[in-house]
Amino acid sequence: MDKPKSEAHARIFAAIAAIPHGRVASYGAIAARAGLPGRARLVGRALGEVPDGMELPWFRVLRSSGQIAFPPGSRGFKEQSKRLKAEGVEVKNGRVPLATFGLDADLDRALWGMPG
DNA sequence: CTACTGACCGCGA
DNA sequence: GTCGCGGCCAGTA
Repeated sequence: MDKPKSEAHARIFAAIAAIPHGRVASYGAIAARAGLPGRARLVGRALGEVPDGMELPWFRVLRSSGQIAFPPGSRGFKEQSKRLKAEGVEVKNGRVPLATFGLDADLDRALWGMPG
C-alpha cells in the first residue's frame, strides 16, 4: 500500500507522544525526530489538525526559545501553561526554561535512540 | 497558475 | 533584548 499523505502527521504525533512526563520539546526537535528536518511548520500545522479528544501531549511542544506558541491570554495559552505547571514544569511569563525541562542529548538519545 | 498566511527555525546585525 | 531575511510545507482565495 501506498503511504498515506498524512504519514508526516503520524510521525509527528508519534514523536510528540514520546515526550516524557514533566519534559518539553521544541517544534524543530519534534520535526527532526519525525524524520522531517526543517519542517517545524509542519509540526505546527499538524498540531492544529489534532482531533479534539485525541490523547496527545501537545502542551509539551514549545518554540525553540521555550516560549508558548499561542498568543498570551488565548485559550490555548492558558491551557498549555496550566497543564505544564500541573506536571511540575516551570512556566514563567509564558516561557519554559528549556535548559531545565528540555530534553538533554543523553535523554534524547535514550528516548529516540539518536547516535551521539 | 500566483499570492498570502500560519501553534516555526536559524543566522546575522 | 530587538529587527530583518530566507527557507520550509499545506491550505485557501
